[in-house]
Amino acid sequence: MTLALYNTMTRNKESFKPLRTDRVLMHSCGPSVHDVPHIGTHRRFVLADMIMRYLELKGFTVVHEINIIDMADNSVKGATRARMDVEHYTRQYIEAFLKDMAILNVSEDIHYPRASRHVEAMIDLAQKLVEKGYAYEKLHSVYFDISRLDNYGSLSNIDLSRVRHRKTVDQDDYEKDSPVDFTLFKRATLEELKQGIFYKTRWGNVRPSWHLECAAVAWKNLGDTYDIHLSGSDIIFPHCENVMAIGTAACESNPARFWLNAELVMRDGKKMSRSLSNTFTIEELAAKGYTGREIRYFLLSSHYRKPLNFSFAALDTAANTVKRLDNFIQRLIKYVPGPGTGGEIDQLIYDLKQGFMISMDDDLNVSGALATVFAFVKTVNLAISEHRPDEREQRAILDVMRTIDDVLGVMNFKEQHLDKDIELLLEERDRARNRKDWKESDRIRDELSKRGIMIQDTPEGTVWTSRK
RNA sequence: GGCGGCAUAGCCAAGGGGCUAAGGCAGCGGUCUGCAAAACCGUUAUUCCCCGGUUCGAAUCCGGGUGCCGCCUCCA
Repeated sequence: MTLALYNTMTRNKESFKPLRTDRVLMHSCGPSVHDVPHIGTHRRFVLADMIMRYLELKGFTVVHEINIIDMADNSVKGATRARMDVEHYTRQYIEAFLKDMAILNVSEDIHYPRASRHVEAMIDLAQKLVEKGYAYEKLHSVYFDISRLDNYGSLSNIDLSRVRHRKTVDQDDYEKDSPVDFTLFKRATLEELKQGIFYKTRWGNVRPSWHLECAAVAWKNLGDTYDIHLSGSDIIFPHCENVMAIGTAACESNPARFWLNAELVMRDGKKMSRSLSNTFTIEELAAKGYTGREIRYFLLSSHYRKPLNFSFAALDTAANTVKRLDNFIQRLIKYVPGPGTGGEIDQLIYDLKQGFMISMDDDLNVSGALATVFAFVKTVNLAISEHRPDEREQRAILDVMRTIDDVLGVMNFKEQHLDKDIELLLEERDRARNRKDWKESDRIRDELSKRGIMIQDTPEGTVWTSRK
């Protein structure tokens, strides 16, 4: 079974084959670090993580980097405003970002190269472009001459002669030959020179652009050509287009074979973004009681090429759905084996694996894959209610769920440990129930619920689940 | 104005020429339970934004509308 991915480049689903049969090189456009990150941008990182996990399930070794843009205008401006050096200023947001990634259960195998550590590669790349005539220096800034590149615009399908560039933001600050040319290195301002925020190059004292940073990080770490470039649909133009232009011009081939672009998180019909002040951070959602797994499920559970509407109702739905999976897993862990189903469970497991992979292979159709998972959960729940699976089957069910979760990353297989005081409450409640003191046992149940422990009394004793 | 995309139940969301239009959430009725919870069973779209066309057959293909979103600017 091969994975088909929608390639923005060709506007078609294509079957995915990496350059080297056993290894996938993957670059995801990372965050710029100048503020606390929000879930609008996290969607594509969670997606990036899921793609990596799915490729690993399919047997590939994946080298995956999410670059950190720690020297863009925002970071410099923010640092100046905060009267901090850029390094110091960005560090706090890098840490916040990495903390969010951990909360969202993003794989620890992902690399997070920082743009500021790749300045030499940027200079090398720009030098190559100048030598080849794709870039020019003007008044100590370096620009990419897009008229030199025949296929410029082919990723975003843009026709530059029809584009409105009257508002091109850097029109005032720059002296480009053509307003559509984009900046590779920008002459440092007086203020930046004073603060030492610049790099000495043959062209002058400069700072790199976002596009060059992204292109150089990927080029340095992954080489001239890599397999997947993942980004957001909102930055196909100009960012991805420009990254592609830099790579294509410098190395004479498209830097990425698959260009993937995740759709956005919306809030009340508008893109969730800082400029609209409609963002939510992980911390804010955590304060309202939502867990990383719940947020991850929300971000992951619908197709990545469709906009995702954020609402608390939608988050609650995600939370309830995760709870359903938790109940299933905890019930399985605590299940006391029965006589066996004579192959029925094995068949269900086979169907689940097949169904899951068929959906995921179709451009990561998570909704379809989840439908298969829930169909499985339902049938197995029934078998468990009837007390039929034996120990081997019980283990096999848990194993297949783990395999699924190696991709999804939203389940909890820990046999949860209890705090001592909660354990005591459970014992106390057992005693109360034994003497049929319902008032006391209900009081304890409420108390436990307040602490996030949900109780289910089964014929085999009390089963509990924790939300965390 | 240019380019790209979306519209399926109360909400979310798959499917994409003919099989009962997946699945999740919420609701309702039941089984179980001391009561709950969880789980299970049943139930909730004769119909897929509208109008035409192609076809034996359209939610699915084609044409035309309508509404919404993204990018071309900050955000990323």
